[in-house]
Amino acid sequence: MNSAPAGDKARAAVSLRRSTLFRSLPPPAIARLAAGSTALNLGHGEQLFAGGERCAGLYTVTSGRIALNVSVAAGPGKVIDLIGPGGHAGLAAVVLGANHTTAAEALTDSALLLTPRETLVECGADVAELWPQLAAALSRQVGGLIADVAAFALNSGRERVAHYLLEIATTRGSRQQPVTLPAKKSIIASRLNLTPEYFSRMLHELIADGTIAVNGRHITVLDPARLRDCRH
Amino acid sequence: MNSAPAGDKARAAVSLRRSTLFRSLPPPAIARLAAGSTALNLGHGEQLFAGGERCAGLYTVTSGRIALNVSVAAGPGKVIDLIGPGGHAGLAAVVLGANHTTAAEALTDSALLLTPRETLVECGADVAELWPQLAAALSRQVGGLIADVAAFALNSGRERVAHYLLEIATTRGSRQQPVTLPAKKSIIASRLNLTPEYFSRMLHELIADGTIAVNGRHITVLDPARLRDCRH
DNA sequence: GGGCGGATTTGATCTACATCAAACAGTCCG
DNA sequence: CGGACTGTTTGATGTAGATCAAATCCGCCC
Repeated sequence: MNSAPAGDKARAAVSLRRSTLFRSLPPPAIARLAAGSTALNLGHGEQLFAGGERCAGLYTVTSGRIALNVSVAAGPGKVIDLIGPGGHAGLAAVVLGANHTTAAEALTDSALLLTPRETLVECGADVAELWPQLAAALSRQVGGLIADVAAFALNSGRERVAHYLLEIATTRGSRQQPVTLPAKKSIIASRLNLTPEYFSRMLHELIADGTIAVNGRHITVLDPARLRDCRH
Repeated sequence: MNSAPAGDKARAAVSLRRSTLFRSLPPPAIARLAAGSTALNLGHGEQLFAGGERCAGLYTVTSGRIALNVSVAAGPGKVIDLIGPGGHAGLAAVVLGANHTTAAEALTDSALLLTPRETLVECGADVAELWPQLAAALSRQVGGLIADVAAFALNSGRERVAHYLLEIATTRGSRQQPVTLPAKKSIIASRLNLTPEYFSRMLHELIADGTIAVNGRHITVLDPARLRDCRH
């Protein structure tokens, strides 16, 4: 079925070892998960799964970028999260053995690993650390979602933009170097619960302030302090 | 330390068996968790834990009602969820061994069980079903939060009110009987990301429609169909 | 029952953000 | 090099829902 299965599995193991979920598992467990996983590639704009669709397993992003959306009948939908290398999609659905509640689409050409529920369950029966890791990842997701709910309810659009820029500036880029937005601005806007137009305006207010500089998707944070205590 | 420990533990076991998380665990596992848990009571308005506080363990609500809030510095905060008997608080924090990200306060006199992390971990090492159940509960929480985020972003205030009423009418009350709001209206309003004033207006629009009838906290759904396809 | 304090309602007004529409880049491709 | 897109910006205008303030209701305690 595969011309170089051994090499594929080795590459899969590397991807899994680099992922946030499986990082700390013992190598044999990783090898076992890798053995049960299959690699797949998505082109820019292709859909990984749709909302309501049966969950095939856990997706681990090797490279590229995936957007998780919720789309209500007839409407533009809203971006829940952006997932890069090392991240995962469909965890809650695999754990429950339920259908996906969100849709996922590739924002760039992407490489993923699909680990079926069965493989996870079998491995979880033998490897004591697996379930706690799954639970920890879900707990982190809960924390992130609560932070989002709080931000959407309690902070203004400008605050959300400022906080987001600060976040990507600290996690990605080092000192004062320009950081790159992980997707086009309209996607980021949706992620922050803003229209593209309003997001653009907020960005330009911050430029006028001298707080940031923008060049396409590249953003330089000039005054982190001001960005931090950006109220209303 | 306790005048009737055996009876207390038996009562604790009953509470745990009735909780959504532990429902399906084998009786010995429940007994073990009960043995490691302590009961506590909160009066109306008392705080269970504050945001940022060290997590003492998992709280299981035996009776009463608990509100989970996020409060940003100097502001009214926002209600994330309302937890009734059989529900839990602090799950994500226990799993991560991290501090609470939300605050919890009793809306009525309440009885809870506190199960320390240690007890859960020990029990999880022996009882194969425990970790999967924890993960399942977290996954359900993720699903709920995603639904909330989607609703806040995509639905109007009126839609959120209609959907919420429909939800409590189907889970609680039977046929056409009045259902009771689980907390005072200003709390429900916050849960739905609305001001009390606007929530009141939406309710009265639905009354004017003949869709519902309201008597204090008691609400009768007169026309479920209209409530269901309540757009803008 | 009668008053007291918190909860809800009602009304008037304001504003953050959305919407619509048009101008303006980039970038890809022939 | 010149369209033809797709994505971003800018401007003008609209509105859902917030805010502030006052009236009213309701449960509770004396």
